[in-house]
Amino acid sequence: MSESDFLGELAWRGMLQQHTDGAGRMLAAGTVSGYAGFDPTAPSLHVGSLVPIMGLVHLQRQGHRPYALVGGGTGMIGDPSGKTTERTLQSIDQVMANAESIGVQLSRFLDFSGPRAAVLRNNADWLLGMGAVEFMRDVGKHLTVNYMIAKDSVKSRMDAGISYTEFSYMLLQAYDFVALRRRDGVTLQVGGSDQWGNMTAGVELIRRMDGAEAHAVTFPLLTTAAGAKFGKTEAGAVWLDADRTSPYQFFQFWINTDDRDVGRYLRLMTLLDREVIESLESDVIEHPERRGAQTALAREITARVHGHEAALIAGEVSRVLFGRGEVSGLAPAVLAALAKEVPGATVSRDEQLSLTDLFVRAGLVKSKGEARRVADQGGAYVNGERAASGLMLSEIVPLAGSYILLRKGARDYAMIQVAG
RNA sequence: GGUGGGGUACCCAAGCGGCCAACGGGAGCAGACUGUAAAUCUGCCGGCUAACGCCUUCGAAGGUUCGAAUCCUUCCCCCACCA
Repeated sequence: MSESDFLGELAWRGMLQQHTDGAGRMLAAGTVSGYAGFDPTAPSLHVGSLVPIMGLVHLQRQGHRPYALVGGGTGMIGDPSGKTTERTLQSIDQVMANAESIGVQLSRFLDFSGPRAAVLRNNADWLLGMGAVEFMRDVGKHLTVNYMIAKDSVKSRMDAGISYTEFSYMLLQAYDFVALRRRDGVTLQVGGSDQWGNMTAGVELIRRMDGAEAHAVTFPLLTTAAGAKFGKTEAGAVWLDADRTSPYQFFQFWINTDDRDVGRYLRLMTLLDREVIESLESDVIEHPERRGAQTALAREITARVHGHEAALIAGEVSRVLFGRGEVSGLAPAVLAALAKEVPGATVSRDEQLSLTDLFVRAGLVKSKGEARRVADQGGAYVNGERAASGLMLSEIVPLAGSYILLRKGARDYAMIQVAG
């Protein structure tokens, strides 16, 4: 058998873009240590990093040892790949802080126990201490400028200009591979297909410096059927950090996946079995209105990123906000999560407030006139029940003792918290 | 600097002494339909009021008039053409 289980798994998931010759042979021959690198350009990873993360997860599940490399050193330089202009340098403190928190995030995906325990590395450990002369003699001597300018990441910048700093980035990343092989025996690098040039430079450098064999495997870059950039919403990037993108918003991002994309995302970003995914895919075709595949996708990924408890709550909040959920009897934890997602206001129990006042207080409408209009048109809801404009605060029974969920129209919510 | 045209509600755009809170379109909101899609249909769309009605608004400030977005004066700002 020449095809390894790892590559086979990637292949049916549509996760295999290209790989160096012999990668399959090496993977089939025994336990391999492989790594993926992550840029500390922000204090959190976003959903765009999920594919390489899942690449490492599959690697570990198929009997190999995953290394997650945070680019604390390379982050000081900036990867020119896919960039049309020179990047601004980040401060050392910032890069280090980012590397730290990204490392924490990565550690949630991989198993750090057992014989093939995952390992976290930071290339600042070997790059920051390296001298310029040492670098040029030991590393730079092995690759020609001709080789480097032939790479797409450099070539595409030849017109607009590229600084020597970013030009050298490839060498640093290539050297990472060398360093990881020397200290940890890592012989495989995985990453997005935009990294192919840098990765093969590493393979080449290992061959020249150490005369050893190493391989590279790339994943396809994510696209959306609608042509939008993956991982972006009107609110900006979708982060893995709960403080930047709440579990509910994260859940919603996946729920809103286009029918045309959902099957691919299930393959790329969940560990669901092939049969399960295929049945979800046929469900999308036969019963698109059920949104079963989207729900499964959202549950799986949210649970993996934020934990099962948070995923359940996010699912509940989503169900309530989009009209299919019974409001009475919601758990306080769900109500609290809900309150964080919608605008709100606090009122005192004994205030003489009508429904129109509450809608104005909550910011759902601009004036009492508008509130009245909405209510008269049947668009005002209190705790899930259609309500008239004359309804008084004292007549409303708060949920869990203190929450009043207001809704205007189909999906505009606000939460009133009753104090006193 | 000269001449001509114009500034109307979120945007476009009618109105040119009372019937104007101001035609129409777009956007927005609500209802129906629907898959947390798209389209379609209906209603609403300055503020306060349960309502009669009251208040604020048509570049700004004054004025004429019983009454002004509409007429007059001054000012501010845009656009076009000519210097």
